Amino acid sequence: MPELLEVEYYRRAAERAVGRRIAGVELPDAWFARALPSLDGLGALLVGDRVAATDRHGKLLLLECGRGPVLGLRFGMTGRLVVDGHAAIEKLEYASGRDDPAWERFALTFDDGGRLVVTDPRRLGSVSLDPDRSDLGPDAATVTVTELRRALAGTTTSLKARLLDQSRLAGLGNLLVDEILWRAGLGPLRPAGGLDTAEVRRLHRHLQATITELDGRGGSHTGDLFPARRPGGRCPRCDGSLRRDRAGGRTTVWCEHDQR
DNA sequence: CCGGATGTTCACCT
DNA sequence: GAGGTGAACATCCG
Repeated sequence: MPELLEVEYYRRAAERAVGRRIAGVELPDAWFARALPSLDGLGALLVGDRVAATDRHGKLLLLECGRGPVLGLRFGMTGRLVVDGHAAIEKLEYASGRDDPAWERFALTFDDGGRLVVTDPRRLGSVSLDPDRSDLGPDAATVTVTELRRALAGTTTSLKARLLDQSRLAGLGNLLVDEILWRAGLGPLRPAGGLDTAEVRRLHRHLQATITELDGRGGSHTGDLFPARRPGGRCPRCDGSLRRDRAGGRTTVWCEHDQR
């Protein structure tokens, strides 16, 4: 489920772990550890250490430990974070098996008996150690208009594909991009480098406002366009029929009348 | 039964 | 090199 907003909710939940001592590491699924150089030593590195701080860069959640190692958590499409039995987000898509222990892919146990658990039915997420952040663009929640202009400049690839490119701008996923472009009135198939200065400013303004507003509402799926994301859906603004295209490899819903 | 799904990575084309 | 496409990962949902 996560885009930047959901991972930010996870980060806030992970704040509960700050200051607590790690008593054990559970990594029952070797596939989930594919971003780790090796499983050996992970426990020795972390057990006895304390979680010192949390951070987030795009969709990457970071747990900084006192002795220096930084745990990187990626959640793919269906990863969730549960701390001490409390899910950071209660409403989710796989409700039937939400507590299925078989979906637990990674856990830290604390010496007070609590646990920080990543569950992920589809196993598209991963755990890494000291993740390389140099391949991530500026975080979308704090990107400046200058940085945004730079992220879009000099390419003929579509606006949609460029905004999804985590190496150019980190944090936006399929739902947020469609919502932001719809609000900004910009066509997703336009060349990213073709926006003029006023359009980039407009995009930046709607990007910021959308992130702030949907953060308050409860996540990426609370956008105004979201209910219309189905075949036959109509534009909430003009009631025109919405288009469905592939852009950036993802289903893209947009209004040809309002987005130019 | 089939296609699609809030993501990432890689092989393979053009 | 840039950009696009499709597959893979695994499970649930309509």
